[in-house]
Amino acid sequence: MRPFKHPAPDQFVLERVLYALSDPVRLEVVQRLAQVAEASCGELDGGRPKSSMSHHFRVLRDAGLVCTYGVGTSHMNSLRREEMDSRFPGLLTAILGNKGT
Amino acid sequence: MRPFKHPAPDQFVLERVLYALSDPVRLEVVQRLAQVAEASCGELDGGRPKSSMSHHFRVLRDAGLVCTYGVGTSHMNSLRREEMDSRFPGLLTAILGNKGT
DNA sequence: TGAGTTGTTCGATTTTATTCGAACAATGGA
DNA sequence: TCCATTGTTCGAATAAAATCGAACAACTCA
Repeated sequence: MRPFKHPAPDQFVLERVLYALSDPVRLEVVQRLAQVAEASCGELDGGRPKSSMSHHFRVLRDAGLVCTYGVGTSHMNSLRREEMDSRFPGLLTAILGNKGT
Repeated sequence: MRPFKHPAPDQFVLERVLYALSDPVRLEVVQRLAQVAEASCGELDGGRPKSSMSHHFRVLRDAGLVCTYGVGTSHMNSLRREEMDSRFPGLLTAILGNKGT
């Protein structure tokens, strides 16, 4: 399985990150990933079509918010919190409404 | 001059705020307003058509980011920083502290 | 190898946003 | 009052995103 392309932190673009998180579906995915550390695509679709979710995951990946890697037949996703924090300190914390870093 | 409608902080919607700031033009306006306290629309257009800017100001207003009031023939805009901070603590600070590279 | 699972990619449709000229409204000054 | 200034609103064209079915690809397991 060919790995997905993930941008490096210095390639993160603020506008792109904000745009990715401005969609309710994607924001929900990120909020859930902030709690579970990692989850498959299937666990994160809200009963939505797989093709739609695949699109949303790609937007999140391209923005640098999410890391996706294949595990067996499924794809696991995790929040790139440290990298996002290093590039945009405090941003994810503010958006996720968390108290810790 | 009829005043514009400005949402109360408890009506701010995170997705809407993020969306408003995901546009380069609007983000630039907010970044400049963070430095000058207030400015007219004309001072903030980058030579762009007034009708386009009027649209962007409306998006920023509706999201709760900006307050607009008439002064003479011009409209003054200011960042609603305290109110945004009260609703989404740390968000504006995080966004304004990172201009992107 | 063949079937079942998971998710991607493609393609088309629908929806939503951006852009900007032109007309309009409000204001202040001569 | 007339005129210049400032910005809004309208309307249409353009551009960009979201949606989702269908076909495809990668993997596991029997």
